[in-house]
Amino acid sequence: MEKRNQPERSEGKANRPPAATRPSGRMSEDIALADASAENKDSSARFAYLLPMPHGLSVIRKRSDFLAANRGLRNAKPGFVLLTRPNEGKGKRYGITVTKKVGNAVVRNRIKRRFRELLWAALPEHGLADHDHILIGRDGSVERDFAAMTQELEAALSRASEGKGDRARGPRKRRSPRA
RNA sequence: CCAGGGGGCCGGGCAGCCGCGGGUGCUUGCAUCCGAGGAAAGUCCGGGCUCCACGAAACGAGGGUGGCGGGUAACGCCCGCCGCGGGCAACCGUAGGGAAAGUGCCGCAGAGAGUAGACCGCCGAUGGCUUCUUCGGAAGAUCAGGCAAGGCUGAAAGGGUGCGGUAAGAGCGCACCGGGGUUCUGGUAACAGCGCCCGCAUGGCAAACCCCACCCGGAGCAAGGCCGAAUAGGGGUGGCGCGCUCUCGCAAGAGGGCCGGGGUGUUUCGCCCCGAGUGUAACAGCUGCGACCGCCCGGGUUGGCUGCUUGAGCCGCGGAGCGAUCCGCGGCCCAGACGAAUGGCUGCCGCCGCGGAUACGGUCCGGUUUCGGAUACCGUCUGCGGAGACAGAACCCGGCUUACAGGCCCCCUGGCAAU
RNA sequence: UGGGGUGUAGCCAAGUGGUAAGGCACCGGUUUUUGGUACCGGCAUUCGCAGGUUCGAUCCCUGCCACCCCAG
Repeated sequence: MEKRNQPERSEGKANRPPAATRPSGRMSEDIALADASAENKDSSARFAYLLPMPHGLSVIRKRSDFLAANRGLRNAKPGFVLLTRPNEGKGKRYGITVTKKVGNAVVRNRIKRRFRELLWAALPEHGLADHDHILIGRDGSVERDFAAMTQELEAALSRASEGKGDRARGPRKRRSPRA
């Protein structure tokens, strides 16, 4: 079974990249660059959710961004499918999609946790700058060995950085076959 | 020991490295504390909370509940008891009000299915018929007629069994059982018991319509509240403005040009609309419209904060009660996320299976304070392999239902054996 | 979160208290030289699952399961 450990904060924080500053709610100075139009502090607080996370990453939250990533590069591996797409200077962002088809809530949440662990480890070093990265869970995502998936993710990222991908899937087919 | 019944509980533990969400503290990047479940699930009931409606109402519609008593904030839940059914028993199941308020249904089969009926059958005492006659009557058939015991059909045939009775029969009479009514007794009650009365035609279905009693206003934390930049737009109000000119005409008015504003449209070119009405001698006043200016108000995109976790709370002790539960005292703080926090890696122990070692403990045999022997069945040690369920808080509680590897504890019943 | 609907043969489906229509498909046969057509016959016992009510349940009631749709 999994071990539930108390984290050792003192060492953990020492290993953190120095550039990663933690967002603490009301800090307005850090995010001034994120939203140039917001001069005063009251308004800037409303955009705190756009702050980068400790790894220099941020999370994709809008459905339209997920749909847009479908038109980017697609790299399928046994444990996941990786979508990558440039996002016009919004930094390295990631998102996770696991559909109900894969399993119940326990399985889906577990897949999301393992994917986050993978992304936090891989993206700061191998991630594509100013790209959205989306991992899609599939049937093998729970049982797949973690070390194997780590290598697969790095391989998929390097392929994506070379501009290569698997056959694009295109938009989902609707009834009207208009182009 | 075997078989079975009921209830309760756990549902991995410890540790290391790298990480995640939240609270608190300050020295703002550290410290410290906390961080999923018994079902968090299904969303089937009941509440809290918030807003809306309202007359703290009644009636109706619609829906729900349905033995009695109790518990509770409330319930369709729980506890106790009663009736009925099942089981040798422990115990289990039970939507369990009303069928002489009404309507409806009871297919097929069958004579007959709800105001019973007469196919086979039984009888034919009585009246008639035939034969015989010792003239008293007897026998026979069954025309009239009587009967519903037996057969048959069915889930169900209008109380059952037995005896008497009769021509044959029948609650026709009797006994017991069943049913209905009722006095009394016990019980808060459902109901139970005893006695008495009634020979007792009047089925089933209300999870068919329905009747009766009781309960229910609606919506849901995406409820609701606060904040909210610039630009654009909405409403109110005050100020300001509602034009110049030419032609025709007494005037009202009509037309053209210019100016301003708005709309349309492919830039130009163009097209459309507006630039007031009433009133007065003229102003004023009143009504209306409009660009602009001032002030005020409200809505709102993206979003932030709040609601948001201290609660019908948990633990312990004592008390009341058969129990559900309640009361008192003491202690504790125990998730608050929002594309959504528990993950990645590793070690040891524990669980299951197989194999090996050991006579140390249990077990068995002999002798009997201490001992000797047998045995790998159990323990012990050890190696390898395996299993590790169901399942993830989303405003919060009380229930119900459903899912669940493996394991633990308590009580009870029946049987066998021994004492 | 709230509301609604469906589940009957391989497929589409009717039936709504009395043992389950019909069509397509499939199988067998006849007709035809063969194929098609046509004709005849066959093809549902868990009517999604489990209980209950009833003499009797696809139908009524309760609880589950799966799928679909709508609103925010």
